[in-house]
Amino acid sequence: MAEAKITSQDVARLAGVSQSAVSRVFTPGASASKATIAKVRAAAEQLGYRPNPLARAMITGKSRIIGLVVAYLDNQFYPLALERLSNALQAKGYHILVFTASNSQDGIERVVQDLMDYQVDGIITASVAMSSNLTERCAAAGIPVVMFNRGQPGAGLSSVTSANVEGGRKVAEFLVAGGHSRIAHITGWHGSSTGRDRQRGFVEALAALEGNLVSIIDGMYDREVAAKAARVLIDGSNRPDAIFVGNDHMAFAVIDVIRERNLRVADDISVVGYDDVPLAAWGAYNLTTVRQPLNRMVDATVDTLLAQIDDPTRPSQKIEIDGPLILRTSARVPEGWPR
Amino acid sequence: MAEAKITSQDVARLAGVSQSAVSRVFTPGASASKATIAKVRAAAEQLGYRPNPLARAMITGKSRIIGLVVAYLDNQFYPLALERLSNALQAKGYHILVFTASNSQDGIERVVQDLMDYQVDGIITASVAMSSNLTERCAAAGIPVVMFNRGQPGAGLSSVTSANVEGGRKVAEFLVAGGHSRIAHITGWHGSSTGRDRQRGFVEALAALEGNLVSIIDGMYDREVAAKAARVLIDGSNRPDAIFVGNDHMAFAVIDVIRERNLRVADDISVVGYDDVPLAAWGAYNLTTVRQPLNRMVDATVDTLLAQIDDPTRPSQKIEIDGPLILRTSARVPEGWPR
DNA sequence: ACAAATATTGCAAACGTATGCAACTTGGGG
DNA sequence: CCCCAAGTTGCATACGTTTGCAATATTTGT
Repeated sequence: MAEAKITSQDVARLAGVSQSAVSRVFTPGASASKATIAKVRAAAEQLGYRPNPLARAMITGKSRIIGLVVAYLDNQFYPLALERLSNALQAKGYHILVFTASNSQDGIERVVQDLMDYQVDGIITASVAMSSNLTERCAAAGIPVVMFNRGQPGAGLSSVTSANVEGGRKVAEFLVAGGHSRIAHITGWHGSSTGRDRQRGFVEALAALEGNLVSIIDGMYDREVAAKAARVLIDGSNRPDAIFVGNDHMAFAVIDVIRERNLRVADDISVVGYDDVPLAAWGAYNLTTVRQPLNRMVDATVDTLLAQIDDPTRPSQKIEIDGPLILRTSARVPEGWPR
Repeated sequence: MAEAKITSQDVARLAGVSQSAVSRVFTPGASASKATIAKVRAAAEQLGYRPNPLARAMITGKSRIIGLVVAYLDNQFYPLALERLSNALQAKGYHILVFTASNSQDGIERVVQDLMDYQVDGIITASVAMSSNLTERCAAAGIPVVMFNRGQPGAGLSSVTSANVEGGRKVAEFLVAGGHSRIAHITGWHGSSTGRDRQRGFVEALAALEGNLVSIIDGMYDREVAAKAARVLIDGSNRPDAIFVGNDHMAFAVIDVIRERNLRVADDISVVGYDDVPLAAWGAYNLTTVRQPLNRMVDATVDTLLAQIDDPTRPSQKIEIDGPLILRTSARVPEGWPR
């Protein structure tokens, strides 16, 4: 019972109209009379016809495919983003073509080639820094790019992030108000704007409040690296009483290390993360953390991207979405602190 | 500096050959002389030509796109599978088009339509049960399907799972050997073969060993449902001293509940999961669990799918991959148990 | 060295759709 | 009742490839 391919020709024949007429009925912008539309719709229904997106892409140049470039999926934040992005885009008739890329120059290069080959209508990069070289290539090819949860300093790329500087500041204020006197920071990867911004907001606010910053170590967004950093901090001569960790994923490692050293989270060392992934709310960690409003970030990403696809001349924009500090039990909360 | 589209025509012109010659150079099966190949390669290199996959797909019917149908990504197992699958397929020149679908009949229906519209060469379903109706549709359309981490009883679909019956059996033997006398099981979703198989292996082995099975509750692979089930078990009159949980994701919830009730994991209640996601090894849970060998499952999935794409007449196969019980600290380990 | 077998090449026709253009309808205003 | 504008329709072409076929070039065997 192999169902043969149904083409617009077949529908045209059955409906007694030309192939163009069929095409026009299924093309949003085109015009057709009430009568034709009815006939074509009926015939199409009967035959089970659906326009072929690939053929359509060939002629229009629009594939209704969005390329999603992603590096690692072990940080829970990204799978969730992927799921939400896919849902949101699917609702608008787009689909996500996944490209996994290491952060290496070479990997990205190949990926961008593939992206352009598939004539994606737009690109979302998550957790991957695209070199400005490639940036320009995409711009030249007229492919809108929006960076999710990453920014890039000067370039003309759109990006959607949370308010990272502000977030870092909130954590600083919180920790100082909590009376912590030896504060450390295990940062996100220095190669990412997100990590740098959180650090900047944190460090500046700490300085302004005359907090005592004992140490800063790059955690590379990596669990093992963060764990090692935590061990160095804890075993060192000047053990911190609070650690701000660049994201939740690393913060969990830090908490594991604190317990492994038979210290008590919050009582001995306060830990604050960033992201508020679901796991942060689970009993085992109960992590105090800055929430990244995932849904709003996803919505903003989709809106921006589709707007740029719709109107390629539209200037790129950098969107920042503010997120609250979520109080849980991994960090001492100051007396009278608003909940 | 808008780089115009480079077509095979352009390359042909520059190389002084026909357009067909260019095509043949870039088509694996075709024949061309050393000389032409050299000329064409040079010209293509100079112009930066790359064949257009969409145009290619139109004529060959092969899009080199694999549809991945996935429901939820909050269970860490699936994002990792997605990452590995994408990498493996990318290495073979394929890419993953993501379709998110709820388990609802209606959602799947639309998704399958989309899949066929995009002329995907093959389909991988993860954590979604496709009704046999849709199964047939794909088969009729000649699209190979392989179900990842799910089976379907009679249908002619390929599937790759771990040895779930065997895995359930291993857990039963382990718990009985550990001297547990009130054993409960929070199962995976009954609508999934994976969940049913684990349960069957567990229950049968338990019966054979004359273990005391006090309760079975469907956890639906859902964290909240599992937590509620755990509370019922713990607060009930006949509190179990061991719980086998249908997957790690739910097991974490169970552990959280045990601690929330001020009981000790392993000492008061042993917990065993299934999957061995990375989180299971983290300090906060240290979950004893049956490992699903992700890499081997991914490899098998890719191999099976590509083989079927290559030769559509190839019969479907159901592959089961054995995985070991990983001993950690969430369950009492029997004296002299091999490590 | 010559015929036969084999490899290479170009031509042209697909694949399934969108769209400019010209021809044709329709409807309304005078 | 006629004319003109606006709305519909079909024809033909284009998108960038692959591939059957026939023609030509190259190799091989004797």
